[in-house]
Amino acid sequence: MKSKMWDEQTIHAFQTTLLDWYHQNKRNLPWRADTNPYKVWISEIMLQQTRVDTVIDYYYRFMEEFPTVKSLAEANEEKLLKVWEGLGYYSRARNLKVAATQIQEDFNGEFPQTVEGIRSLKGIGPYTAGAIASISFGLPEPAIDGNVMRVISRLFGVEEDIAKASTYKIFDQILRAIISYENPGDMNQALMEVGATVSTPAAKECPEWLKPFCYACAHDEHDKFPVKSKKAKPKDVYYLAGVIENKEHEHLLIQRPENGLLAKMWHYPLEEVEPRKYQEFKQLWQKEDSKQLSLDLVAEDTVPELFSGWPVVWQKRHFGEVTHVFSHLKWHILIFYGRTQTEFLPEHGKWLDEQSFSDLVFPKVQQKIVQQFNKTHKVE
DNA sequence: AACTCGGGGAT
DNA sequence: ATCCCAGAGTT
Repeated sequence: MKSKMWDEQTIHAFQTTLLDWYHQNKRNLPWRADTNPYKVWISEIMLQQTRVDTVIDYYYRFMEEFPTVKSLAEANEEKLLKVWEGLGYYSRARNLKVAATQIQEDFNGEFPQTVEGIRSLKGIGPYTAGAIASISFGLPEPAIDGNVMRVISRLFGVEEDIAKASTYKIFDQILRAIISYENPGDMNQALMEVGATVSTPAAKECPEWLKPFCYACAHDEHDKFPVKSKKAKPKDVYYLAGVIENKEHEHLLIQRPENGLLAKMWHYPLEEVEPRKYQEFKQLWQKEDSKQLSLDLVAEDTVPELFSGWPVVWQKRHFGEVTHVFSHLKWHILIFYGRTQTEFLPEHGKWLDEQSFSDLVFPKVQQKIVQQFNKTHKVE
C-alpha cells in the first residue's frame, strides 16, 4: 500500500469520527433491531453478493417461517427453498439448514461464541464469521467484504488487486490495526455503510469528514481505487426448451441434478444444441412461417433433434426466445411446443398443471420461459 | 489460484 | 453492455 500505517492518534480520531457519522446516518434495517446472532447470521448470509433492498422482504418472510435455529434445523428443504426462491445462490439456503443442525448437535443448540466455532459452521466464511463475532459477541474481528475493501483501498492507497485471494491479508492486517476494541460491531458496520452509501464505486471523492483520512483524496486518485482485475464474460450456451402437454393438459417438468447449477430445481425440458443449430431453428421455424397454426393445430412434422425418443408431436414453429445471465454462463433458450397422446414419464420428470406451478421451486430462467410462452401463444 | 454458484440494480 | 453487490465451497 502507498500510505503508511496510521499512528495511535489518527486511529483514535478515525474511530471516533467514523462511529459518530455511523450513529447519525445508519439506515434503519430490520436485522439491526438487536444483535441476536441468529438474526445477524441469517441477514449476513442473505446479504452475500446481494443488495440490501433485495434482502429486506426475504428476511421478513424467512424469520416468519423459521424464527429459531431449531425451526431451521427441522425445516423441510422444499419449503426452505421456496422461501429462498428468486434470491439466487441456492446453496446458501441448503447450507443454512446444515449449519443449524451443526448448532443443535455440536453446540448444544446454542450459537457458538468464538470465531473458530462460528467459522466451523457450513456456509460461514471469513467475512460472515467476522461480522457475527463482532456484531453479536463484541469480538475485535474484521469483516472484510467488497465495500470494506473498496473503502480501505482508498483510505490507504492499496494497489494490490482485490480480486486476488492473496490480497485479503493486507486488508486483514490494516483492519486489525484500526478496529475499535470498544465497539468492533459498529466499526465494521460503519465501514460497510460508508462503502454502500458514501464511498461508492463511482464516488469521485470522499465527503469532508472522511477526507483527512483518505490517501486517494489527498492525491486526487479516487478513481484509481480499488484496483481490480476484470472477470471473463459469461460463456454462451444454447438450449431448446420444450413445453410438452399431455391429454390432461399438464406440462412436463424436469428436476435438475442434486449438485451443480440450480440444483434440484424444476424446469421445462432443455436440450443443449450447437449455436449453428440454434440459429437454424430460430430462422427456419419463425412464427411467421406458420401463423395460421394455433395450439389446437399441431403440425404432423416432428422435430428430430428436439428430445428425440419422446412420443411428442411438435408444432413447427417456435414461441420466442429467452436469455438469462448467470455469473459465468449466458443461456439462450428457444421455446417449442408439442403434445403427446402417450403416457410416458422421463427420469426426474413430473406432469403438472399450470395452476400448481407455484408449488414447485422455479429458478428465474424457468419463470422467464413460462412468461414468454404464455405471452406468445395467448395473443394469437 | 482458479472455477463454480443467481439475480438484480445502477451506470 | 458493464460493474458489482454485507462471499463461500470445491477442485
